[in-house]
Amino acid sequence: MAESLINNLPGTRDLLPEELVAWHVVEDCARRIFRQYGFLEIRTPIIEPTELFARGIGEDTDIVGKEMYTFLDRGNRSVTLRPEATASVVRAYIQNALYRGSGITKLFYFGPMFRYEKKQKGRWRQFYQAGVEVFGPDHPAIDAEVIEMALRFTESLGVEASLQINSIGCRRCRPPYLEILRRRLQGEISGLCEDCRRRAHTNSLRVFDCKVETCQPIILNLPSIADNLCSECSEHFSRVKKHLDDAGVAYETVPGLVRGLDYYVRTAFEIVSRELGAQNTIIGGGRYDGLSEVIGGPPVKAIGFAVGLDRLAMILPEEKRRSGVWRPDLFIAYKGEAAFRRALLLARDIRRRERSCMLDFSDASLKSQMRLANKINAAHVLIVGDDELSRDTYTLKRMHDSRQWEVTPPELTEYLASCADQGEGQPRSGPRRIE
RNA sequence: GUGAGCGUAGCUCAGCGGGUAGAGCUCUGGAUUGUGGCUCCAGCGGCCGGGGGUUCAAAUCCCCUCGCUCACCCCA
Repeated sequence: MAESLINNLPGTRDLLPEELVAWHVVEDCARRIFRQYGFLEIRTPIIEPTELFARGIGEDTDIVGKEMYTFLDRGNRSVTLRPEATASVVRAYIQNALYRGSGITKLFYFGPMFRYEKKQKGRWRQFYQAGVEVFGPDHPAIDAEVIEMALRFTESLGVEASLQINSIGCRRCRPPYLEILRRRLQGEISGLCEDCRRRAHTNSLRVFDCKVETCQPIILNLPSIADNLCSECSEHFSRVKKHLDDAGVAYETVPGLVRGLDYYVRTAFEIVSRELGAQNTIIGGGRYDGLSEVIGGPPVKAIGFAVGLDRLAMILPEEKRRSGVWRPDLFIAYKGEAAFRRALLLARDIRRRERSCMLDFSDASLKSQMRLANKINAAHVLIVGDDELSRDTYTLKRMHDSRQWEVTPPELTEYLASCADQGEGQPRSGPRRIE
């Protein structure tokens, strides 16, 4: 079906109503928890000058080197679809002088990001992230708070995930460490696999990620960055861990955890799931104290993380997903022209009373209207026909137990008011899996 | 960018030692003149991804192409 205009671009996709149920559960949960910690929403453009990302994320990163959607606009400016949001949020923070005021600014965002990569499980060219950024403090406790919040988020979604943390030092202590590491790898080069030999030069820290058996003994003996931090970074890292311990947060210290963006310093962390494929990172984040200055702003301490919404929606447990399924309170089935007109008036009235209702417009038989009501999982069906019209009543049927009875208009109003919030999270009475 | 696998009905797939397409689900209607889910019956629905070649004959064999998927790299 490689035809014409009826095809989306590779790596993009339509999110259909059924799939979006899981997304809404995830998004609602994120907003709820972010607010508990005092985060406020910010929305920035999804398109920015290329230079913002190139400088902010780092010219040598994969993202900037080969994954950006970059093009010239009609004004001959080089612009880029954002590959991530942190650089934009920092830009907005500086541009709008949000640093004036209290010493701490907490922001969160939601939105699409774009990276020109080959599609894979859990990876798209247009994908969605939520994220948070804290500007101001660099106290270890705020690092721990942010990490703890991320974990609480995945936990309350019922998603199984584990936390990995590391400190990758600062501009002062990282370069000397990398030098030491490179030299050691050079000495062991003959024992390394082909990939690792390449990594030894290009991205030494990645050697830690190698899964090749023969590399393991060498990797285990490599100096870790955590043991080569400057005293300030070392102190910071151990205090972050102490705060995590105090909070009862379980974590694994992973020496090879480095993150792919240049701006990270000190605390780096990831939350990973076993339920995904090769792309198993659900949340990634860390501290980025120098980013503001890199893009021309004042010195700003900052830490944050990004959540992969696509991946979370993908592994959301079924019971959580089910809790977000919507159903109309009422379906109005009618027979005859007079009843149809009555149904329209009634629908208007019901909606004004904050109840949801639907009806059929195809002049279908009562039977097929009932089928439709069942298919859309309506909680009740209201039947309006000649009998009812002549008596000025309706027949109200409760779908889950098939009980039905006659009601007067005021009784209907009262009944609907009494079953408040029945619209969501109720067990389905309709077509169910039978197991 | 590299490698592997796969493209047949709206969906999931069978058919692939050539002989002018099949199942399940979905959908529509009926069995039940005004009543859903279950069951039964019937029906709708396919240039078998596209192009070329071999052959009397190709969904089936060969070549090219496009698309999808997974993996490497890297990341959410």
